[in-house]
Amino acid sequence: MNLQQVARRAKVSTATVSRVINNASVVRNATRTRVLRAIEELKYHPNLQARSLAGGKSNTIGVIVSNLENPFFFDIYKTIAALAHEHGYEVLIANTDYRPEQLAASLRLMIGRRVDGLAPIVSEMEPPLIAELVGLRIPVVFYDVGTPSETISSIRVNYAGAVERVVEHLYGFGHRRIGFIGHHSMLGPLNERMKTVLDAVSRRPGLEVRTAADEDTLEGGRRSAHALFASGFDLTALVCVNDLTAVGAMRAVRELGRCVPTDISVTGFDNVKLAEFCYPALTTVDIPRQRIGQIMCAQLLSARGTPPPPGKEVLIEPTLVVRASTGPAR
Amino acid sequence: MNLQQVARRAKVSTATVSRVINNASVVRNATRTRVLRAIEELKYHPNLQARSLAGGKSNTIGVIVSNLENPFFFDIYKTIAALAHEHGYEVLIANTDYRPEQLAASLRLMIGRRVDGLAPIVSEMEPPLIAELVGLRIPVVFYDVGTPSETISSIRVNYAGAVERVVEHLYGFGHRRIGFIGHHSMLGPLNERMKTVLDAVSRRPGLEVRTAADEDTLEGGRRSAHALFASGFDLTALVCVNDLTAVGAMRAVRELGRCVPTDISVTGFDNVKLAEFCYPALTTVDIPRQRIGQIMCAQLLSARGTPPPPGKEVLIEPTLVVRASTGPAR
DNA sequence: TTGAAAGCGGTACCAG
DNA sequence: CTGGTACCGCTTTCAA
Repeated sequence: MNLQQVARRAKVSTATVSRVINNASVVRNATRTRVLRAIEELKYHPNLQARSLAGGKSNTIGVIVSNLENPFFFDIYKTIAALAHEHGYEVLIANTDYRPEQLAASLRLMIGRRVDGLAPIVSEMEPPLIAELVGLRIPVVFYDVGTPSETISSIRVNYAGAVERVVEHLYGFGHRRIGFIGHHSMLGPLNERMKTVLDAVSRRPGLEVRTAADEDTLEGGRRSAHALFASGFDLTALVCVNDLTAVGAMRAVRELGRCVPTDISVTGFDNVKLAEFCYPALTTVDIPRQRIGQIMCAQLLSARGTPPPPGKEVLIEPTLVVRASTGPAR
Repeated sequence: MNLQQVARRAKVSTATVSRVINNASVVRNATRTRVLRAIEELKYHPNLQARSLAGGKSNTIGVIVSNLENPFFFDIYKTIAALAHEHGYEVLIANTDYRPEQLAASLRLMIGRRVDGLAPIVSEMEPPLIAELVGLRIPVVFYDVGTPSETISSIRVNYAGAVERVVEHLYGFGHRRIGFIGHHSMLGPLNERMKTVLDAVSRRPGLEVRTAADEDTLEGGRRSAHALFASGFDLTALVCVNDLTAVGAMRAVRELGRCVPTDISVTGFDNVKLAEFCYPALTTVDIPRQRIGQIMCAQLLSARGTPPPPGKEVLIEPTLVVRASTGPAR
């Protein structure tokens, strides 16, 4: 089923069929009807690959995330997808599972598919890959890395500030021994986020911290918490890298017959919907995912004809949300 | 950056570059090296659209789900994606949000992209659309609809049996007034799943049921539960269409100052990971999502060269998993 | 082992 | 308004 066959059946040229499909220029009504009928009868579906090859535009943007299963990433993706559709774009989504090779592969795939814009929202973005993307001629918006240029934008979240507030909150409650739960991609010794925690801790007298890391899943949070408890460190609070791991950690606390927050306080990060629905509801840090998605789209989607806006850097300031999972140290 | 430019730089023909890239046929080593260097220097990325246009194969399969945010769908997708990658396929994922128009659009998109196989895992699949897909020349595997043929497969889950077991479990605990929480796509008066519940209920003397439906989200489950309670129906158990809505319903119960399971028993469906991590842990029905994904892949991915297997129908038998969210009626 | 050239299925410009 | 046709970038015979 291709243009040719439709053209033959409707007794017109392929050019005319193309015009009807894209309702570009004017086609006599009778002709249009004939063509439409032919399309219908042949169950013709335009080959989009051929179309974007010929047209030089794919009308597609690419989104790459570390873990689509984590609502944090999913919510951003969802916002982007909705906005993109409104603007007539399709979106290709890829998942890296925090694996650098997988990220490289996804990047290659997206570039190969000639996406018109790219949003790699991953924590495993390394310098060489960033450099690669800078050379591209398409708009790219990074998350927490990269420096803005003509085609490059960057969204940065003030994690340090947020961690500071979380630690302050706990410190104020009298907690002095805190466990930090991360996930595997943070294992690098110089990890940015891990450092912010250590910094916040070192600034407060008498505060001790111990860390653990596992998968970015409910199960990962649970295992990390168990590891921390098993280490013999008598912690009174658990700071988790995100809400998913925090919910996992809370289960571990229950399994040990302890109680949140009377025995152990637990905090999350992101403020995903689940943070309100778990029990007890989670004290966490809100990161405005919808706004992040919107900003990304604004940088990626050039409203038909308009040249894309120049790259810029946007700073996001997260806010602490106090719920029921934190309280005074025992 | 295209084959031409690489060819020129390496002083060979485009045919040779193509050979190197796909390492098809034999290329002299010196030539190969020159080509590879040119590719490197030019940062050349093959245009995949052109490739599949020329090759007549996209090496891509399409997966369409109703709600990717629901781990039930996500887990199936994840399994399919992993298996597909192992076989050298890419997977395109689309989300319909239970909207028939969106399903139609996604289907068009996938067909337009010339996927080599298609798995529409959606509850809003309507007869006309099914008929459309049957005409396609590619393998399609349906979920809970469709009749097998040469290219069509169908996976069916014995919901009726599962619901029967859930109701029996509750009935045995002495529950006589049950609330059923569905989601919007079940609003059709003749809805299949809704009927299975009503059937199971009608078969037991003295058993009453009241239903409510909202979004397929945590929030939707919560709202449904509140609606049920507000109706004045003095229920002692809530049967939810899936785990996500069940967790939402449990929050509603808490908000009313009632307790699960002492005041109200709650059941879910699917047995997603969250069902073990919520509190109290959810009594639910396990649907083997991984197995479903595997079967789908087996029908969709023809191992290089091998013709795809003929379509068939597979029946899945879910099992009841009893946890802490159900107990004797008060 | 390599090159030339004919498609693959569209789009878009130029004539008519 | 409509048709003819030159690409878009790659794969794949067919010859050399």
